[in-house]
Amino acid sequence: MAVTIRDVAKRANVSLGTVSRYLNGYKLKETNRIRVEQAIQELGFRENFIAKGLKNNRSMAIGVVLASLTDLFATSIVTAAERILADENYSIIVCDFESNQQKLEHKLRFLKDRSIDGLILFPGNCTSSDALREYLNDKIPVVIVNDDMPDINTDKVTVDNSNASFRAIEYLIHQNHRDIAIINGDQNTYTGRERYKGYLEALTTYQVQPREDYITFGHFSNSGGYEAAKKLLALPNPPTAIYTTNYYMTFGAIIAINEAKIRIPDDVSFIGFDHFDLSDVINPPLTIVEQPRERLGELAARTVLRRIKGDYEDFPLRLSINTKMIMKDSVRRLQTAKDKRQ
Amino acid sequence: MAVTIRDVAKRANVSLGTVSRYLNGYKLKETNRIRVEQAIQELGFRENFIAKGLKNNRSMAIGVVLASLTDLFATSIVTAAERILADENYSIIVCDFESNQQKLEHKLRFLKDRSIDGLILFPGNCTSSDALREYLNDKIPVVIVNDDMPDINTDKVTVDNSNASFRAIEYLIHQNHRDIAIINGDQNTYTGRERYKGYLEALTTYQVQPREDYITFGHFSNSGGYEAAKKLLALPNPPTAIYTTNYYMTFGAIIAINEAKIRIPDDVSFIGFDHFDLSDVINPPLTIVEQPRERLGELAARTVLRRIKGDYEDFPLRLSINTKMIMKDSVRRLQTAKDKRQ
DNA sequence: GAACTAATTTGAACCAGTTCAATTTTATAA
DNA sequence: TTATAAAATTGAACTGGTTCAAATTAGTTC
Repeated sequence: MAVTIRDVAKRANVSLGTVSRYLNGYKLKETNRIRVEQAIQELGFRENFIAKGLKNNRSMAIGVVLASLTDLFATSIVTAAERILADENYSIIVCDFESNQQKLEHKLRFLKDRSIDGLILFPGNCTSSDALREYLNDKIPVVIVNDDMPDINTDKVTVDNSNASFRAIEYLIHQNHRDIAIINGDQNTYTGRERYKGYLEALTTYQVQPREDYITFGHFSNSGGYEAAKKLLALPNPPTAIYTTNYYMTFGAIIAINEAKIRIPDDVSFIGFDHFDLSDVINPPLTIVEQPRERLGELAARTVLRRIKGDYEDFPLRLSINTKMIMKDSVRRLQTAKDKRQ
Repeated sequence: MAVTIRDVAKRANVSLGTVSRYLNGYKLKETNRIRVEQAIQELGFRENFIAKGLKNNRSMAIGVVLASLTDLFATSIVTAAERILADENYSIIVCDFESNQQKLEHKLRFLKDRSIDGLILFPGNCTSSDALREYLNDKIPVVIVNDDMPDINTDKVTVDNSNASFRAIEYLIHQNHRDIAIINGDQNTYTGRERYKGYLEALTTYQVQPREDYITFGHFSNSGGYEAAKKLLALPNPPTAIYTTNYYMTFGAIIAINEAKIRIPDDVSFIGFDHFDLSDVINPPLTIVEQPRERLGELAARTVLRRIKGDYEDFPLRLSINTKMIMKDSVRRLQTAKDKRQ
């Protein structure tokens, strides 16, 4: 059996209470401190998180629940969150619910049974959950990432999805584009709806009539973007600009555009979503909406940690971090009649 | 405080030992069974995994350690593994070590302190680890995925990396290609080396002289593939076929090829690696080497579970699952002089 | 219904920590 | 040196399960 705090106490000739106090950062008499440290060293003592958790009713684990472990956006947020959490000695227990409401419930209960101290949730296309309400009842901190869940009253961190679209489209309009197509993702997700909303708002604001054939929908996936782009490019009056609303769709669309031998930005201007390595490396580098994934992950982690510590100031937090437009070379400024006259 | 088995025992008018036996699947007298079940129901009892773990010295958690949470290959394996593990009531604690040896050691200790019952490790470019040896000493099951780690004697599951390359190149040769380029990944990874090895072996077997300018190296990333492909296409004598050794590289290369307005398979034949949605959707659908990611994940999970249960038959397992070539339309059969004569 | 066996049940002790009232030690003042 | 206050230490009791020797109950046979 492993070395316990009792063994350390015996070796150091102090009581187990003293060792416990040492481990929890209380001050000991100098001589005792040294003896305890030495005993720990000599015996190779490591504290047992499970025993600790039993009495403290804490597991030092945070649940992370996401629709898919293969979603780059979510996993890069989780990566950032994990850095912060591990620093504070919290582990993350990850569950994938495969975009399935029932599985979500199951996983939430699964994690609750494991006494997780907090939860970071990416609900994706799930908008409600009974199990989640149990968390709130039991005062287990929950942070929801990039989603709304209107009837769940807890901390939420997102990006300014609709505003991001608005600014992207506004920018295209300022470059004199009017035939602006959007490749939308799933409208049963919060981000899908918001990004679409911003598009419509921008058009309305600048009195551009939305055209149905320029508004496409698909999965938030490579193939979703590819198919949508193909459809747009095949239109009798193809758009002068295409805006994609997700990373995967962006690259699906780029492939379709390249295949069609259509040049960016000469034949079509393009604004993509999310900043990953390929965005810069392809030719021309894409103008994109960059999501602050790292900050989002950090914020989510810091928020759960604060709640765990009992700091409920500013609860419920509703923070939307600004995206940033990165201007590269995929948008062409169109000439207007007026431009030409000059 | 939560409901404990003592509360259940009191309510059901049996001893706590009886409740415990019920929970662990032992047979009770019918009347007692019913009363216990009723009490559990009425009180809403849920067992406490932490308390359970303390006595059993088990955490019901499996550690998953990978270089990056944003690597699609690893995360899709983890997804499959999680399905199996969660079914058996095991949770997975995920740690990302950012391809950093020191962090790897740290994370392995971090997980060990949390008494994980088993470990699934994707070592990536790390070839050795002291902390890992501690696992073996302490008889904590470790399964290594898609890597070698020659001095770590434990279960290993991989795909037939070198053979996969061999067959891909062999196929190209049978289609009369001789100018076959390879886009290699990091040679400090096992997969990187093996896939390169298979390429060389195939050329040697068929007495094709390897050409240095057709052998490129890069990161296992979109940009790695993109840059390498650009270089290849810019050669004075570009290859007639390109073989990429990883999913990200495949799509980086495809983008470069499309940008260069080079047609697949007319101008260049192409074999990619790994089967994801885009492989089929682009035009033409790519001939690729498909890795059995799902089976790999399941096998890894099943193997840890077996070891945890004490089944050490066939230890250490060294299993290499076969990849499969999926023939689509990205490879053209070249005409030989002989073909033409006929 | 006594004697015996088999099947169940009981509950104290245990897992490795934390906690806190009681005790001991140390420091300070008179 | 002693009295007193402050600081540090002690260890039994506790967390919520499991385990197993001992006790009880049920079932069988004569």
